[in-house]
Amino acid sequence: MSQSFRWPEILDIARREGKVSVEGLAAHFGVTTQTIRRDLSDLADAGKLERVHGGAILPSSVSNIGYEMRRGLYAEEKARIAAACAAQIPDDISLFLNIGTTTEAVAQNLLHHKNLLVVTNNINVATILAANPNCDIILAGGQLRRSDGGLIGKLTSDAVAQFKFDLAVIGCSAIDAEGDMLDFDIQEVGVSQTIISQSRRVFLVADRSKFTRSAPAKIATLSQIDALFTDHPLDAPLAARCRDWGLATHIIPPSPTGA
Amino acid sequence: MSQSFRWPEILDIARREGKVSVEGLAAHFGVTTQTIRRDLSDLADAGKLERVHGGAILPSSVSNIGYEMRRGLYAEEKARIAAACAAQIPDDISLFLNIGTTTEAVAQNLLHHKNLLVVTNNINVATILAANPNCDIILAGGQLRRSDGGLIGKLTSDAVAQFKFDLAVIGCSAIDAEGDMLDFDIQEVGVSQTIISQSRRVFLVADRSKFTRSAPAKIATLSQIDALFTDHPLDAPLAARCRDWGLATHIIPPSPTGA
DNA sequence: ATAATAATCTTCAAAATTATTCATTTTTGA
DNA sequence: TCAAAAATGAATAATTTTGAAGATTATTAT
Repeated sequence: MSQSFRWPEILDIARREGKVSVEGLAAHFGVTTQTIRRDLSDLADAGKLERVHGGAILPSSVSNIGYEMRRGLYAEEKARIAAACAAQIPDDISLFLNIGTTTEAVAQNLLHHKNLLVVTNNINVATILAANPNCDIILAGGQLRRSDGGLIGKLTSDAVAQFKFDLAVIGCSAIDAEGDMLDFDIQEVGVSQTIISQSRRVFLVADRSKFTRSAPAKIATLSQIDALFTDHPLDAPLAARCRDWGLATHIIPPSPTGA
Repeated sequence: MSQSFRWPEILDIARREGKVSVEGLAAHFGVTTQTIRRDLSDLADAGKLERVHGGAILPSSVSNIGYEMRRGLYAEEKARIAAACAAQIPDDISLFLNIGTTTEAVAQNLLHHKNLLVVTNNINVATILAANPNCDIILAGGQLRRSDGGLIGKLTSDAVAQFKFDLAVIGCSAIDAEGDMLDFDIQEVGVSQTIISQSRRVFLVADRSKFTRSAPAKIATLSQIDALFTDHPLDAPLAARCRDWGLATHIIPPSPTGA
């Protein structure tokens, strides 16, 4: 069982980036793709990585498998929604991003924005945006929710209450037919309500699945929101309500050739 | 077994770079590759290194401590200090861990503790301890410092001030001959002082390099600390002061074969 | 669906690294 | 000083790693 020089560094990169590509590693180490492929199969045999076409990813660990799976659901829709939402976010503002896989995708699309003051209660958003040197990042404190890296509770609400945001981008667990935004966790609801009250404008990002689910706790109604970004047209009654409320609804359909 | 004068330097380079090459070491010491190969075989037999084609890397046990941490010097010393410190931390307490690679190593050693309430201003500590299902994690909010994932500023101090800790484990950038703990960032100093004032007991973890460096801002004196964990005996005058202060100093020397 | 493209697997020769052996030099202890 | 022991360097053979070419498989586009 022989190891290679490259193994530790490959694992380093994989843990940092979440994934590695055969081409990228070959360029990085100055060897051919064959050699990298051999390394990756060895590491995969050793259980350190999981092989995929074109590279490798971190093996799915038991602790965060639920979240990673959820992150994969409607991944393409989320990416489109996030890109459209980020395009509406100007430079030079104070911005809040809350918990949710879609808001994380928005953060990913803000890496080239300039002079942002970003406040978040999502530990993943903070680590994603750390790669953007042109923004200040403030993490609202609070109790860590392992399942998704969210920070919740009174400490979080108190921290959020100390700010006033030009814009907040929020997600929610469900939206019902009356146009109420719902969530599972009562503590997260409190934080979301504080966010809305402290923000001059609020964007809601929600993929289509949110409209067919339900959750017990009410955050707010869509009338309190300025713009909605989703991937599927709303039912006629709800769409009418939104028009009455003056809500700007951005429908970003999935890829035209989609199944 | 007789050890060559090259061994310590080879290990030093290995810890700094994460790896050593036969060719590089041969050029560095002005000996043939054969001689270096013999050195590396001996070091591998002693378990200090792991042999690979063309050189050697740190053994996986050390490199597994934490991928980012390995970049720093004295990784092995930090791991030992952290293990000794964690052994003194009981279950069922409220605990603060602040910024620093050594405190991150302590977090790594707390993964099997039970029923802890851990508060931290270190984003890495939070993600490390998220793997321990038997503890609550609270992240103190604040401005994110990209260089090390630390959270600092007024928001952090305010959050810390809302707690009372059974124990705090802290690090610092430097300790001078008078026994003053020093740091580079004035904002971090404010947080550290709040931590000390809110804690019933305080442990300081500091590898030997901290005693030969300096920094501009004073956090506190060692007299305010309950226990010090380090890897090298203190100079006689400082050791005497610590005795007078009743400070418990735990010296954890590196492995016998290393020094 | 099918074709086109990209990635992977297989095999083999070339290159690099290593182990082994032995002669030479250096160190050590009487 | 000498002789024994250890370390080093050099030469060879054995092993491992690497890159390249072609066949195979997976992915993407039409």
